[in-house]
Amino acid sequence: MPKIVNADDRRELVADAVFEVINRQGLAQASLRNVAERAGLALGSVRHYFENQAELMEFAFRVNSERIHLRALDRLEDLEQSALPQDAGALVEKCAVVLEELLPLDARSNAEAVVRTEFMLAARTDVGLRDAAQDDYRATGAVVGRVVLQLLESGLMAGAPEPVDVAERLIAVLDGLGLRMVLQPGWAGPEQGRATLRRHLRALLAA
Amino acid sequence: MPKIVNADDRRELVADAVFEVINRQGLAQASLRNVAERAGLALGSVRHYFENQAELMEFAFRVNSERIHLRALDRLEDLEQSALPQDAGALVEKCAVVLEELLPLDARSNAEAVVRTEFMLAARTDVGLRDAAQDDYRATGAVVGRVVLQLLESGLMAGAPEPVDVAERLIAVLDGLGLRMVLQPGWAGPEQGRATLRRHLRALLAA
DNA sequence: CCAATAGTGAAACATGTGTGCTAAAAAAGA
DNA sequence: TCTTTTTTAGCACACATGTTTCACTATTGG
Repeated sequence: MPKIVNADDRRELVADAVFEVINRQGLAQASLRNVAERAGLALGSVRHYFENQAELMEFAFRVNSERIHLRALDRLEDLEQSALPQDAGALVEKCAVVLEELLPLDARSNAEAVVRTEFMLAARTDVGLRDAAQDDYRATGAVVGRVVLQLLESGLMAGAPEPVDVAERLIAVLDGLGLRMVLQPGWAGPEQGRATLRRHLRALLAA
Repeated sequence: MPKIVNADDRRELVADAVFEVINRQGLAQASLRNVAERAGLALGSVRHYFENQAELMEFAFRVNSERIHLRALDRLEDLEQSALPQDAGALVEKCAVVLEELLPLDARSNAEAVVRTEFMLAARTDVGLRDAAQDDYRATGAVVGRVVLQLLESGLMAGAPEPVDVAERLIAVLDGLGLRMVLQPGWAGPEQGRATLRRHLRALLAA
């Protein structure tokens, strides 16, 4: 038997090269040759692990989505395990910690957000990416939905707002905040993102 | 003297072709050849009006941004001219009418939003588009800022929130809502967008 | 040691791209 | 009609891309 290289590890390594290229030069420059060069592999090697460019792109898309949402889900379980705080401020903080995982607050999550945005937009016209985009949407919807559920169960929310409406607005804030932090990192920094998220959560409770 | 063709009109015609290509196939497919074909012109003709592909792209970007913001500014002046309503509901409605111009609510504005998003994302790595993106950001910031000013002047806002913070959240909601309506038109329809925008405005006044 | 085979590397092909250059066409003045 | 100048059209070159194909390497089980 020949050299044994864990194929899955190798595929993730190539995916990481895809992420780097996208972050530096954009998705349009994520050609097989550019990716191979950044990964330190030959073009033939990359093609050994991925039949198509399309297969590589969908794989990279899904890996990126999973990394983001798995982190958020980890935090979410912490939130759901612990007792719901009776204090509004503490509740905001606990929810913010979960939702912060969906914002580009450091270099790593910023890179992930860039990749996610590029793929999402590409999926609009690329049928090969459509399913992956759909799954990504569902994943963030699930995270936000469960956070909203916690907010409602806490009994700290004034009035009786429709859960769907609350989630809708919260998703919009997260998406818009993330987009702006990606496109205008100088104008919308991490502190600003954290603060705006918390302000919105606080407003949700007060309303 | 030869055939007189209004050069500016011609350039806008080509820009319109750029928009159509981007909407159907994405910015990556907006090559000079594809654009020329959709415009019903020869490659040489397009190149006669634009030195570079870069020049064409920046021009199209700026035309698109202007169309969006000019409409919003029109509505904004209506708002600023008229007397401020003393009723919260009426104020929300008046502001919503302005901000709606920044959302993809019909086919035309949807196309514009798609083009805007593609260019904004491309500007992240394309230095030739950076200035145009900067100008676009400033323009929407100005519109939103002036709406927030109206909200504050009305005296209907509870508490004394920082104008910048209010604007920040409002921009985030608009960006996020617009992005989602572009990427998932089936899930986030026009009615939903309108409703969510109004809900957010109402929450701003109540807070 | 050896042979089977996953992994690597390189060359070639067809296609699409931006751009430079050149020539035809067309229209408005003389 | 002729001339001038814009506008259009087309060719050609260099380059980048995805994909195919084939040979080569190196490792590991026997």
